[in-house]
Amino acid sequence: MPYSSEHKQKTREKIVESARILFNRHGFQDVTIDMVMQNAGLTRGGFYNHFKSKEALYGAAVSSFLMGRGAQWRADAGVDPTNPDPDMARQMIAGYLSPEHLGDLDGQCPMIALPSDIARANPEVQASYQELLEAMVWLFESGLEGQDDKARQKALSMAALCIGGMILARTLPASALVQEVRLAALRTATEMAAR
Amino acid sequence: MPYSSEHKQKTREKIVESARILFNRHGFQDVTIDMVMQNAGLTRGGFYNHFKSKEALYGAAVSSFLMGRGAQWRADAGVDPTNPDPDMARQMIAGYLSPEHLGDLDGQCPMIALPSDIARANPEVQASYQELLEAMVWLFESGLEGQDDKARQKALSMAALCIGGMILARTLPASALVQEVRLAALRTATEMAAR
DNA sequence: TGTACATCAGTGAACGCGCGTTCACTGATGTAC
DNA sequence: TGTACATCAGTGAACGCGCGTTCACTGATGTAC
Repeated sequence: MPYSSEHKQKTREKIVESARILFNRHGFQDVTIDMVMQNAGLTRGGFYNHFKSKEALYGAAVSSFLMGRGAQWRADAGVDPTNPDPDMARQMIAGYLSPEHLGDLDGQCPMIALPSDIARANPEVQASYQELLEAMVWLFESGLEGQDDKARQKALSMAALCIGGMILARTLPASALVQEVRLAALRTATEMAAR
Repeated sequence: MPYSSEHKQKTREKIVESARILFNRHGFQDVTIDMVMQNAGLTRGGFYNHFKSKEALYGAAVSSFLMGRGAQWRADAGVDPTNPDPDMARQMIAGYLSPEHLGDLDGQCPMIALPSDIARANPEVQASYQELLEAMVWLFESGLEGQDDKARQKALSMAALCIGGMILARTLPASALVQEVRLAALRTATEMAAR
């Protein structure tokens, strides 16, 4: 068989990476197959050697974030389950709600960039989204000691606060309110991680 | 001039109402002019007697929610500014994070239904979004007594928590986690309103 | 009051562009001998 | 080792559908006389 066995795999990864960035910036629908392939240094027709349809790309793109930063979250959460480390959660919050993350249209978390796109996508895409959320919640929960029910409620609320705050900041028109929302969420979430 | 002067206005409102519901359910892009007009009991061609383009509908649809429930929030927030009423905020939170609101695909708040759509829309649409958010924040802030900076941070965080929690619940695939997230946000937000 | 007229909201056929998808072809690369 | 061959990843032109938008027309209704 011509082309080494990993050659196709590599190309596929280039396509997914290209798609992830473009989707983050423009949403699923405004990105054309042509844009994805061109951005990956390929041409339109080859796309269907790798994917059955455009929709099949959505899940792959969300998963690709999951394999990167999402995997890191899970790793951090599992560091030492018997010894909760609130600092881990605090660092993660600081990064997630940082001005850098807010400005990083290409690399941002898809839960911020694509909420309604994913809500309307097929269940496989939503399953990737759920895994990503769970990774975040695990990290938060692992940083909180004790009384299970309360800790779980708190961890889920912290996730909603971080993601919600960033979505608001991203959606508002440019004005002082953008940073005000981001900062309020950052402070409140940090307080919740400490207590 | 034929047709009473309010006749056109009424028709326009029918179109906007039809659009608001369809947008909430399907997002901006998946809704066609034909769907909007048919749902309003009209035919395709007439649309351009009322709007310059499809995009011009987006802002009108978001504003129409603002005129309804958003106006109610603002009215509630202004009831008696010298006498903060945490109960008002608590009721609003209970309604916003209720299972009914979560299931109300047609009537739900556009901040939940359309976050990424609005983030990619033109600044007028985003301005309507900002007004809506401010109405909610005012209501929360008016229910909290005192120390301005902290109250403001708390009100903004409560809004991020409510909206974020509902977006997560809406985006997750069907599973127990949906209600778990909603309930966690509901409890935490209620606690924040009380203290 | 009744009739002719003017206006313009609403109709529905048609246009044309964009984009997802298909397809016949090319050419790079691994394998057989 | 070198050459012919087979495979299949990648190319780019073409197809066709859907949808935003346009346009010539219709007909309901207010106004003028």
